[in-house]
Amino acid sequence: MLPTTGCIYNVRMTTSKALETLQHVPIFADLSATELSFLAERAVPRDYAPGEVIFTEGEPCAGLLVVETGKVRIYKSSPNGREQVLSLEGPGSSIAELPVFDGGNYPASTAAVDATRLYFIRKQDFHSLCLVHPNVALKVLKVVGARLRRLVGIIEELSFATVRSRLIAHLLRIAAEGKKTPAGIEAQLPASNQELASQIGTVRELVSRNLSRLQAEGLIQMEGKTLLIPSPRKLQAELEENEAGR
Amino acid sequence: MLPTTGCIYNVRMTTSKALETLQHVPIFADLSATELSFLAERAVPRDYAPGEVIFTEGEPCAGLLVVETGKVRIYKSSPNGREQVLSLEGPGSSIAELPVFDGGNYPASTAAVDATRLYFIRKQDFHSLCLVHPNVALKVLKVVGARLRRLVGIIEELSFATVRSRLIAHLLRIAAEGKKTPAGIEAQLPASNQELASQIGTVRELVSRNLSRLQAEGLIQMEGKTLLIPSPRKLQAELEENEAGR
DNA sequence: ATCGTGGTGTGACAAAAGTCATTCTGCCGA
DNA sequence: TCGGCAGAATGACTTTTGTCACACCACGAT
Repeated sequence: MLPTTGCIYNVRMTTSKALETLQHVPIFADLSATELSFLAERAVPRDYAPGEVIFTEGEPCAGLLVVETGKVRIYKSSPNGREQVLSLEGPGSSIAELPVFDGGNYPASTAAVDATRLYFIRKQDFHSLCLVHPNVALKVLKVVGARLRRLVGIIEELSFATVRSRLIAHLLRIAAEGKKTPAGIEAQLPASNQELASQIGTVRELVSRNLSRLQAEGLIQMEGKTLLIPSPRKLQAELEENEAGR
Repeated sequence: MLPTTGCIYNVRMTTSKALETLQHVPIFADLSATELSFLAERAVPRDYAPGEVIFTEGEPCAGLLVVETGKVRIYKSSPNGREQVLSLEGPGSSIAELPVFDGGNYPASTAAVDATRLYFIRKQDFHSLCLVHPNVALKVLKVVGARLRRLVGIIEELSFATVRSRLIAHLLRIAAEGKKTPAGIEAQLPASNQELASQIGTVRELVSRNLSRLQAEGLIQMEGKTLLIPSPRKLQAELEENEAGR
């Protein structure tokens, strides 16, 4: 049985950590300390194991989620078992602002990639916050805007670019977050080719083949899941060669 | 030379028509008459010929657009000349709310389909409106939400469905706006197969072939640009058969 | 050491998408 | 009525994508 004092202590801890996290969420950027604590007190932490599904496309939406630690992927899945990742969200990201606002169901599913801790904020708490603090709505609009741009980007790639191009483009995006070494840019690939495939909207085998080919062409090097791009410029050039083209 | 009185008369006419149009725009739904006239007085009408480009992807965004008459298409185009339509907007739709808000450039291009009249509202006028009237931001959020859902839908189709499925799905969507006749549902196809192709993200030829095939299978009938679907249920069934599948 | 398991690499194939060239058709203007 | 022309249809072909089957690790548990 839990000692009462311990329990209270836990709640306080949770709240202060929540505060810490919420502070760094873009949509809460310019809330006062008081307002933040209002939220933090109401934020319910939830933990997920790697791979665990957080919510599924089509479910009604109960509230806003904020990532504290870990990483989640938002994706669509086809009846045939294929998946298309729409976005990956790390610590400090808010999720599902949209259905919270328009009242509709989740347009896609979300699952934890790593072990993940989220905060859950009930729809109504968030709503009341927005009414008092109209700036929040504006921030949400910015975040949603960025999301919309990303989606348009995905559509563009899917409808104009080959798997090869999409893969290259994706590697370059990954590389943008890697670190420079004398030998080139070094970055980490996703845990499996399957995952990489669903991020660019294709199947495992094509990723495998195309990676081999890029390696054979000397455009990339791989050691396990570590990617080395000796010359990002060459890779980039490879992209423009096909002029995103189909 | 224009007589002064005529000029004033014109301005008044424009304003009152603008008022009429703005009233029916979702994001302005619950503005007071005063607020609407504030906007209407500042709304600049602009006319476009069929096919004329209204703005191009990547341009900085100057303001919000509202469709009064006609129809516009929002689309991405590839260097190879292919196009992917993201959405079609008719009278009463607002366009480019997003870049107005997040300050970024237009994520896609827009062109008039028919002869079109738009109202242009300067960014700053719209901004000041939003500050006074926070509800507008919430409405915008809903509109943007719907848009985001549509984009997710496009991504889903592009990455999971064949051209045939996409075409069928699109025909059914068109049919939803057609009218019932004893012989089935009757609706109007876009002006050219090329256009239809870019709406579902493929090329002219595939549209042509697939339409022929659907006709041969007795699932649709065509007379010029008029589409007749004898049994929407059969067509729908055809869709589910492949389970949106690849 | 051996087995199982999950992810990988690959060859052989099948299906779908896209390209090219050519022909057909309906329609407008001379 | 005759060209001429744009869009549409169509056959032949290529490329890309996806599927299936199977062999091959690497690694942890037994």
